[in-house]
Amino acid sequence: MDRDILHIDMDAFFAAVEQRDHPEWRGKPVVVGARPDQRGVVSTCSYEARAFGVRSAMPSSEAGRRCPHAVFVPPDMARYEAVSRQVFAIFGRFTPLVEPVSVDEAFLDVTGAHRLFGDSTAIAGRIRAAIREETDGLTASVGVAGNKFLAKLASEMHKPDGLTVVPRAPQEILRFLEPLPVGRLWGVGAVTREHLERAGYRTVGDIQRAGAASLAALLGAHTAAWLQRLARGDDDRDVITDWDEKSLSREHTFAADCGDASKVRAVLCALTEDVGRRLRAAERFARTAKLKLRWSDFQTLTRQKTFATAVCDDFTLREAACALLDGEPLVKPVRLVGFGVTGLCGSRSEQLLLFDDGAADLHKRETLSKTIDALRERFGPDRIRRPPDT
DNA sequence: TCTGGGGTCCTAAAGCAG
DNA sequence: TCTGCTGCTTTAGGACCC
Repeated sequence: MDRDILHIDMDAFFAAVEQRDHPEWRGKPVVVGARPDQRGVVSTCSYEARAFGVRSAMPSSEAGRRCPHAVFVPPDMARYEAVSRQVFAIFGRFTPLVEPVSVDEAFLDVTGAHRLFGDSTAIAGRIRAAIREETDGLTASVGVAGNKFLAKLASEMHKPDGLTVVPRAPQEILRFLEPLPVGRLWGVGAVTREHLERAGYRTVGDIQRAGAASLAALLGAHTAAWLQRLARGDDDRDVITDWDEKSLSREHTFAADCGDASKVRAVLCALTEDVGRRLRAAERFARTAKLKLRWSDFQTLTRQKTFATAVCDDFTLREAACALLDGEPLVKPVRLVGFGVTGLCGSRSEQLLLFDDGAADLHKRETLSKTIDALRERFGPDRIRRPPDT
């Protein structure tokens, strides 16, 4: 079934917001992310910075070497999210079928919007104009196509401030895809691309022509079939407007690798509390707790523990986190420590524990955690502190 | 010399139960 | 009682995305 999908992507979003709000930075290279003397990477950079070879996900130290005179700005997510809400409100005026991909990107299904707003190209034009007008000059690039994959490919083709329409005839779609490098297929990252290229598959056209069996031998039947469908421009994924988060996590990279177990533990406890607070704010419970450690040599390990019943209180989460940490001797200095929860559900299934002492105990812990949340909300996060090891 | 932080999804191995 | 087989769950790791 043919649908009409737009993929809308704000251009260099974080950097563009910074340049909008700081006129003195307009026309200059702006890098949003860690400072060049810090551990961290580039989140987004302006097109002026890209001219010097600066890219997203590049270590900030490298960005500093390539473009020493760039303005380095720490991300201000609250401000970007405010702008994002403005932009998404514009989307909502044209269709209720909006799938957020990230703070600066979305899919829109406009199949049912033509009678009111014209054809897909006209709708794309109206949305781009509204964004520019209502956000004080920010620009977006839009791809228009019959499915999500093609729309996303298209939005990247004429960045920034571009509008690309993918033809609908199957033969034209094949021709459109044929010359693109395999890395443009959704799900093909550095590792898979390397595999494919070593086997002689360099372009999407090579994947179109590949034998199903030889591709399956390389990638597994499931991935091979999926890639071959994408290579032909075939993608039946729906635009999904609401989906539940499946996990929550926080991590922290030490400015210098840390060999002090008590310091690692203290950071872990703070991360645990933050995850717990977000879990309760979302009115969710978690079945599984997960510890993440990255050593100074960048080797990473994870350890997890599944609870008998889903929980949301800081005490249980902290106990689990510390027990997992205690199970791992700190053989090397720690670069990063992280904590997360998975197996999220909307309510704890209490039947099992109804007549158990544990149920009353969990309730007490939850109530206390929620009380602390409320106090912190009212008096500030630093006014209520739990001493370590309680 | 470097390599963030927040996610999703997949796979493989191991343990367990029928 | 032993052994496969199958299917489910948990665990650990890794690829990928923005």
